[in-house]
Amino acid sequence: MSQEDYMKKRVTIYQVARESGYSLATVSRVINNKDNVTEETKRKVLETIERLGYKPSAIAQGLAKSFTTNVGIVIPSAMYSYVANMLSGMTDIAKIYGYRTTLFVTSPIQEQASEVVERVISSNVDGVVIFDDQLTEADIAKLASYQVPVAVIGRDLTGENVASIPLKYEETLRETIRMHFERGQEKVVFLKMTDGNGALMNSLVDVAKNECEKIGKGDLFEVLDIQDSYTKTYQQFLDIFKNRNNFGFYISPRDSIACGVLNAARDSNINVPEEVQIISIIGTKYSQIVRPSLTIFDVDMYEVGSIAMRMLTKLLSKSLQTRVYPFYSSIIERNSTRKAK
Amino acid sequence: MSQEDYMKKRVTIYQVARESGYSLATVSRVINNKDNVTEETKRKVLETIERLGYKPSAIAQGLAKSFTTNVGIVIPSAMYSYVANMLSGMTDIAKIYGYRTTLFVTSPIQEQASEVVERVISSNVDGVVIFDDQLTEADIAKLASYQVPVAVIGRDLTGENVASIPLKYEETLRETIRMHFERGQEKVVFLKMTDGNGALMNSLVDVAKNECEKIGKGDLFEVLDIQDSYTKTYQQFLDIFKNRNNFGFYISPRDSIACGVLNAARDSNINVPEEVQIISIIGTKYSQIVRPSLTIFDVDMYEVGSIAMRMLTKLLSKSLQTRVYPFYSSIIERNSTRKAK
DNA sequence: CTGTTAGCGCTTTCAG
DNA sequence: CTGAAAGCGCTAACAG
Repeated sequence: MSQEDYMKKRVTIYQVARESGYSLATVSRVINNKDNVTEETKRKVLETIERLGYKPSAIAQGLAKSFTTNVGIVIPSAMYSYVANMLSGMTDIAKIYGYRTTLFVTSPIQEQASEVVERVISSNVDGVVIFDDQLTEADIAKLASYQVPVAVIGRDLTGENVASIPLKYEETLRETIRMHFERGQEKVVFLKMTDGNGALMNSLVDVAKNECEKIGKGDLFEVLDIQDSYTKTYQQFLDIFKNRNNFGFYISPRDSIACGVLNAARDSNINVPEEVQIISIIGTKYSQIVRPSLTIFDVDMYEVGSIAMRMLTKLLSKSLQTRVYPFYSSIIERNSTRKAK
Repeated sequence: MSQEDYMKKRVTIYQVARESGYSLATVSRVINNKDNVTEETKRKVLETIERLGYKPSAIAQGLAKSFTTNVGIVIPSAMYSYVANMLSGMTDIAKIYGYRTTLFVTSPIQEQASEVVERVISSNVDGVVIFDDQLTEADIAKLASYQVPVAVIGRDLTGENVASIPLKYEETLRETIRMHFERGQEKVVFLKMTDGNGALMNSLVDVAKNECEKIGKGDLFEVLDIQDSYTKTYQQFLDIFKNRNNFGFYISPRDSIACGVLNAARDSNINVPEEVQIISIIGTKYSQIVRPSLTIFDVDMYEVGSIAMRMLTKLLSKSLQTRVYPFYSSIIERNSTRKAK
């Protein structure tokens, strides 16, 4: 860059206009790549833009155009690795479509979580993709009512300005339970996080319970409260396994948690999968790395994130066809569960 | 919310002014909590704001005030778990200070990575924290020259508008190597990622090499190219360990990579740490979960992220005292390395 | 093809 | 304590 590098104030379109000898409008046209400008003019303007080191102010553009090429992303504050994967998917796609991404992080406390809606609304994003179980449907409706198009992950929702990507674990979960009882009779224990892990997991607890009852194994179903931490779960299970009992089929919401169980079993000399079996609903790299490797319900979170963002961009350009795009999980059988005979 | 929920256009300050019977200026004052407003007036204005569901436009505010309460965060596209931790640290602090966060993700390709600078400049963020080895010092200087305050992680830099958080692994690395050769004579192998993992790791390779040479073990130092992937590293090492040779002391840039080596060793029936030792420079939860647990250089990335963001906010409020805040790594000895006698 | 002129929604002197 | 009016930097008719 030129000597303007040490300028004290950012150069505006006015100065470019003055220096280049053209009008505001013309400069604006070349900035926006309108075609009604002579090559010659364009060249000259571009040259002085370069010379002055001018960069358009997105904020002024936003105000004038009434859109910002800015999309919001709402995620929970705890950045689990699957959230990170999803985030990658979203940002990658956003970048491709030329959107900046504003990250809104919700608080773990329900009441405070809803505040994010206010922040999103006044942030002037063109749209938002939401992955956050804490938010209520009313929150989402509110966004939509403020003309903020929304893509929601993990729910089945529709409406003007709303697209959704439901995550379907139910069927896989039911099948898993059925298959378990075909092979064995150990109790099924659903690990449930005490701090509101939100709607999705809670509904899954019910699904599991109902399925057990349906096949007459209601008495073999348990819910166990755990903390949202690998270390704490590990300690807890060290204790649980101390007397080499409490064997069963454990269902964990996340693989990092499942790793706690797995390692506790191992360190208590308990054989996985012969004595204890574990499956995790959400699986990330942890599930591959840990030994024995972990059976998981497979949903590619990167993919989910990128689809969500893509749907949002379509929503923004009014070209979205299907407004609901469910992801069905499949099961990836690894070594923490017993194989079928 | 009221019946305005289904309004088709966002309400502006004008309407609030009209409806409340006050002027723009007064409404603006109450929005901004200026004290020169009667309680009475304030109450009334607030009431109509509530009634109309008015939310100020951050973008218009930004234009008028010439700052946006928006900070940028620049991170590499591959969201490793330590990046995710850092990101959490940054967003948590940003939120506390009332900043929105715009996420800029750099491309893995060097030339394209620098483009992020342009995007940041025209995005009108008030400042930016950068964690990206791809960016050059010139890139950072450019940001600073455009009056964008910068906090850089992982480098030792200063300047007007610049703060930095160098990550000091050198000394720990030297010490590790020294201690290794006091206990054994196996070769030291530095795992180096082929795709530019950037300046930091490259400089660490040199540090390791120099240290080995310094203590007369230059011939026992090797660099091994690896790919940036757990699975690929695992495969590669399965091959390397096939004949139960190539024992040594491996230094990995990241724990997910180290897990590849660890699992390959284990699955090749090689004893860790007796036959092969592994240490990782960056450590996350993987290092705790994997068995044997992994010795790492400890730097709390969440902490790094939050300090960086805090420094940026201080920079923005012109109240930053110390502009360089180095983080020194310490070693967390676990079971992938042999203990001292 | 280019220039003039209103805004976009809000803040901020400056008067009163 | 409150209001009028001039911008913030840029875009978008509307003329020419």
